[in-house]
Amino acid sequence: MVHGVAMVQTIVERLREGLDGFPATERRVAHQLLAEYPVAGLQSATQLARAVGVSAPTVLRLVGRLGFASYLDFQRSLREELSAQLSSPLAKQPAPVRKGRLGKPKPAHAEFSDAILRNLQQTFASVSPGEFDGIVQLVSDPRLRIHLIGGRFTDALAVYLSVQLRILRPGVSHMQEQESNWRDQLLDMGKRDVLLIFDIRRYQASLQRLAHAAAARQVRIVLLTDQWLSPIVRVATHVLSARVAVPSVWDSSTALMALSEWLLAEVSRQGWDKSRRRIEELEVMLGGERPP
Amino acid sequence: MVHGVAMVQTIVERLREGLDGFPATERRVAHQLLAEYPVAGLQSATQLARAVGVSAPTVLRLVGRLGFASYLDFQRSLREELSAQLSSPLAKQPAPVRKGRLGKPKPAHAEFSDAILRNLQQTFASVSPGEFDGIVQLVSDPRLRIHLIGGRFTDALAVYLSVQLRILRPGVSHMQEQESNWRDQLLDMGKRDVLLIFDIRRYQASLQRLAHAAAARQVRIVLLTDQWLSPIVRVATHVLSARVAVPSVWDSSTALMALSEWLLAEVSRQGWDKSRRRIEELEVMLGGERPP
DNA sequence: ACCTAGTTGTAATAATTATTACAGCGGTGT
DNA sequence: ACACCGCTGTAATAATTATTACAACTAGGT
Repeated sequence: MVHGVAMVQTIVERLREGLDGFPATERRVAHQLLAEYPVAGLQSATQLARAVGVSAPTVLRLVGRLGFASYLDFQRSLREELSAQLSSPLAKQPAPVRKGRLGKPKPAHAEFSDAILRNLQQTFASVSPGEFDGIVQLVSDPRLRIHLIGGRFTDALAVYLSVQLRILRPGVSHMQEQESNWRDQLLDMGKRDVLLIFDIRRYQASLQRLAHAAAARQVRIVLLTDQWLSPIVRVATHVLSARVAVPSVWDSSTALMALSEWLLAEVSRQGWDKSRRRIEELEVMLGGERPP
Repeated sequence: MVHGVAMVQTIVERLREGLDGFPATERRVAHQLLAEYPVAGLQSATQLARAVGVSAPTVLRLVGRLGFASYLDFQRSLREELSAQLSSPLAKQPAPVRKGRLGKPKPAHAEFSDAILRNLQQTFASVSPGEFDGIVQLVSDPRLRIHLIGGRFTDALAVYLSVQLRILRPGVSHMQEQESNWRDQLLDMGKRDVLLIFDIRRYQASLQRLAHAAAARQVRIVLLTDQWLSPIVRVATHVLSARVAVPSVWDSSTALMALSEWLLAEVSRQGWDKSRRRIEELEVMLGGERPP
């Protein structure tokens, strides 16, 4: 869901469609609107009228005919369309050329963001559709229980994913990082359980122990790791790898998060009717806090 | 445009460049202008002011500072830029209507990753170096205490950031999401505290309450939000906004995570010698698990 | 502690704009 | 030829908006 606006028809469409039916003068306005779209409609009605050589009321009558309650209504719709259109293609922002400004610590800017972008690109490019689909199926299956856990840093991702997954489906739990804590949870696990593990360098031995123990119990293991692959691959049934290298003290988990969100998007698409009902119930329960 | 208007500098450039020099309130307006560019500037000054929570004259003072003779002048320039930008690269049609649902679930692939990539690109492009630097300074200052918190989903980010920040410097704490829990923490907070909040749609009222309470105690507030800006901007001393829209049930926090990691990278660069010693000590303490 | 410069909101004013009512105009059909 | 209907501009009104002046407040500097 991008914008909540239920737009039955775009303004251009309405203009094109009605063109022949419009009276002559109003048609001149419509033409200008189309020719100089959308800028022409963003100025005041008076200015627009003057530009085309008609009276202001003519402009207003046209927008009324298009189905708008007022000129301001019309402009608001125009802006919304524009904003939707601009956010889709990345044409915008003529790439702020960054030049040396008396030796500031500036170069880091491009350096870091470039690395992140490259990572994401390569990560997405390297995902095998089949592998990904398999994971989506697994995670979408309501008969299975999903357990999530991550390493020192990546456990935040496990939390992030579990919080949202829990809304989409039942049987989702986040495992405690403490080794002593998951011992008992492990006892109850079997064929109908899925363990989703985040593990990037430096790979944690405790996670590996967990993975092995789970594998021994027939638990299916989904591994999200870095490009060098955690040793857990050996017992994993599904693996997704992400690029993590950036100019920083630590590796970046951004690409992993992107994969997680993609997974969420697909899972929710998969069982949409079921998820939807769950979401609605939750909304009601929570009393849905709304922005002012 | 046919007008002989010599445009020495694009409006985005002027906004970016000046950002650091602007007074706090005007900077909020500038932020909105950049985040929702160019649509934000196409509404009336009064509406824009209301949207950001400042007075109309503040908006006008900003455009005056940017070198425009009047608000209408400013809008005219905006429209001209927009028209130039729209006419050159793509005469693209309104919206790529996606049909054919019987086929494979493949189109989603490019769709999702493209959106994520675009978001990151735009997010990084829209960060003002000065603003970012200010946050780095704040978070690097060892005399201050840093408290982090996030919303329903984004709290995982707060955790992620805090876990790593805690390694770099002392005085880092993650606040509990429960409102009752942070009440007492708030009592001890004052001028020497920094509250870093993640808040994206749908903005949580509880976070807003926290922010206001903290602001009343002179706590400096760093806000990481989406392009539509959480209402917390009004009490925030520093703001970073990220693009979050993706074709999914929920918004994406990936760009926010990228910003967080960038922040971490810079903070560690900043006080490298201090951080380094801390890291080494920790490594020893933990007995550093190593890959095989 | 005082002064100064700079920032911000409030309130009043001025300008612009949208909107409405009305009257003229031209074509069409009877 | 007449009446009717839809189109159009003019002029008046209402609403909104930009703009200005002013006063309260803040922070920095001496």
